[in-house]
Amino acid sequence: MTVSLKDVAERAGVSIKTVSNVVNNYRHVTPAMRARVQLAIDELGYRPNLTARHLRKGRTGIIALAVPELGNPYFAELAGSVIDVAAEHEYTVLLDHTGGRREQEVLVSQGFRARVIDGLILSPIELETEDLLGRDQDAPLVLLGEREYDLPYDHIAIDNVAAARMAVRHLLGLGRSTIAFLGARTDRVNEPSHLRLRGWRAELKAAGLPAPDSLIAPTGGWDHANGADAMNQLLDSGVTPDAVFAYNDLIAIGAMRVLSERGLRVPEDVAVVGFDDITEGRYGAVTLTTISPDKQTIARLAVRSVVNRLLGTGDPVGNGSRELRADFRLVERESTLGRRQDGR
Amino acid sequence: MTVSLKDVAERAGVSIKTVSNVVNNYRHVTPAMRARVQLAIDELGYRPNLTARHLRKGRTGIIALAVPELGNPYFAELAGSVIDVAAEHEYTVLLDHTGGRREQEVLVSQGFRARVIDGLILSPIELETEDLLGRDQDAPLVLLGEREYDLPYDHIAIDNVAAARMAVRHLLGLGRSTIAFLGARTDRVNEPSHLRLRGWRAELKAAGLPAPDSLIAPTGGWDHANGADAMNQLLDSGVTPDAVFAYNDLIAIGAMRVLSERGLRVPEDVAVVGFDDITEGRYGAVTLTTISPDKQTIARLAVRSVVNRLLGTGDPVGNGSRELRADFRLVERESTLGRRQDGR
DNA sequence: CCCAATCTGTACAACGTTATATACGTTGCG
DNA sequence: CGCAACGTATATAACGTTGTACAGATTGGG
Repeated sequence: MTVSLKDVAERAGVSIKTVSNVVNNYRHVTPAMRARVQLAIDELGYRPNLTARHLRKGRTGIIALAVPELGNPYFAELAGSVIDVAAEHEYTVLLDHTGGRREQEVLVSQGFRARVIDGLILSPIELETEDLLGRDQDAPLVLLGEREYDLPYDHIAIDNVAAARMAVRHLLGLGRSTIAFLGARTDRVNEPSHLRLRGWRAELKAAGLPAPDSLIAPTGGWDHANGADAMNQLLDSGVTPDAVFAYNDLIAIGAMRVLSERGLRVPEDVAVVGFDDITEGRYGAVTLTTISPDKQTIARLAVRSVVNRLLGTGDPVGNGSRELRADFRLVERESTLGRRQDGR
Repeated sequence: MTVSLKDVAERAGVSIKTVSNVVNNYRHVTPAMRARVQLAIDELGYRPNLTARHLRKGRTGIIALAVPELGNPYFAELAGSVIDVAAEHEYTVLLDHTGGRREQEVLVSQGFRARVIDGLILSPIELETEDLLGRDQDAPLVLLGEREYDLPYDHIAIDNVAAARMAVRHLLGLGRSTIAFLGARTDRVNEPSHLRLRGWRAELKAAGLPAPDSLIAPTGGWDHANGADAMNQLLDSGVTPDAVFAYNDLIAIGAMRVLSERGLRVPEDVAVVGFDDITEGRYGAVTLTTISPDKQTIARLAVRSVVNRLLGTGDPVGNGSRELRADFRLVERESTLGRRQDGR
């Protein structure tokens, strides 16, 4: 059924290696020979067996991308970009999701979920430094996202503190002074590196405003429902902020829904800023002001980092870690500016 | 660096095959021998080379899932389910997206984008029957979604006509009579099998109502922006429906945004029904009534179909195609019922 | 106590590919 | 013209694993 180099070689009356040379565009093949072999290849419909090739070459041409949750459009959109960029480098992407659970993240980092990969791009949530210390995989690893590790792996992210500060500054500039933070993590013992929260604190402090814990609403997760819950809890606690900065867009949108249900207008009563710039935020009844990370660049840097380490190029240090920064910008929409009068 | 069966065998002082037997839980191995080999395995940290195993066994343990666009939450959520179900069967999922472009879909179906796979689950948009006739791949293929093909491949979908009829019936039951359809395809020469449009026509006819083309708004794609464009065009053409049935939720949400911009209230002036039941629809200012396909079942049926064909079981016919149906239901929310008074 | 049946472990070949070493022409140059 | 240098194709050996065939050890039944 499946046709191999051997079959093509027999048909063309040449050796196996010659066919291999033609397939791989090896330099020293006469045009006549190339044509003859190519004919046999076409006639038989030969297609190389990548498994065998990869066994021989020691590479599979597959890199894995592990994100917390595909249901979050930010990660789905990012995954799409990674797939496209990887394709440019002739790599295929194997996509996995961890649910943001530490156990799954460890399994993925150790290569247990997908063991046929050349490299790995991981966006961790709960993973700890110690989980990676014992990593014995030779496949290069690149880390994505907000968490900080002191480890010899490349890390790609935007400047989360600066981005958060920009978001809060925007709200301050609109005259808001009671700015809540939605989406702190509470399920961890040791305070995680929570850069966006840090940025919120720093900017409030710089403005001479208090940043009391009563303005911080923790969430158990990072989707609409968590944002709605957090908003309800905050309002139920008696606090009525005049602005909300959310950990991500889903939380922000969930919060906006609750605000609407409870008769509060956005942005007149409460202005809202999110984080991620997912498409969804551009089409609500009130479009969402948000921090827009450059996903294209993140995807590009991540894939390049893995590919370069695989090729052994572009990395003079050889083993050191690098902090690679992608750009971001603040996209101002109706949830802080209000709807324009022309309605369009 | 990487440790193979040979290394373990040398360390344990046994043959390679014996180590292989231990790794594979072969029956006839004495406990003593098993322990001895296992010790060597643990000491060296041996992990099987899956590439070699797959070459030998002729399978890779990877199935591909190709969807039009990961940015569409419906496909992202579906992909998440497929990954989980595949993991239960010890398969890993390689995710690809086609952009809904015929060319890409053909490449994927021929296995050119990812050539290391045992099977393929494809959700086509533009793919034609003839594109699959010449398929010479031995990897089993399963088709997902609305399109209909007369080909020896399993096809998994909900009953799109019945679902569309249920959606339209719901609107009729609310007293609406001018029901537009948003999201017809226009970019194809021969009228595609457009089951949801067919259901819309059928239900209107059954109610004795006209279904003029003026109520059908074509779109170039299937996301928010296309929905917004279509809604604008429809309204600009002078038609003001009292209800809209959209091809999917993204189109519906894009349309709702435009309705709001143009001062039309949902559902008082225009009721809206979508299709897919993506999470986004549950958290807008007006939550979206929609057809909810059973994604879990779709994922389960798709993976099972591929796996069964790979195992050569559960398929008495051997080569025949089957139509596998998943359930759906209508989820009634504010875009048709209005917001409840209590606000929660 | 012997022979057959079973259990346990091994040697070897194969999966399809590419790398290495080599053979055989052909050319170029002094 | 002779020899080096090069261009072209081939044979052989791997990559790491599992299946097949078999040899030696152990067991059981008569």
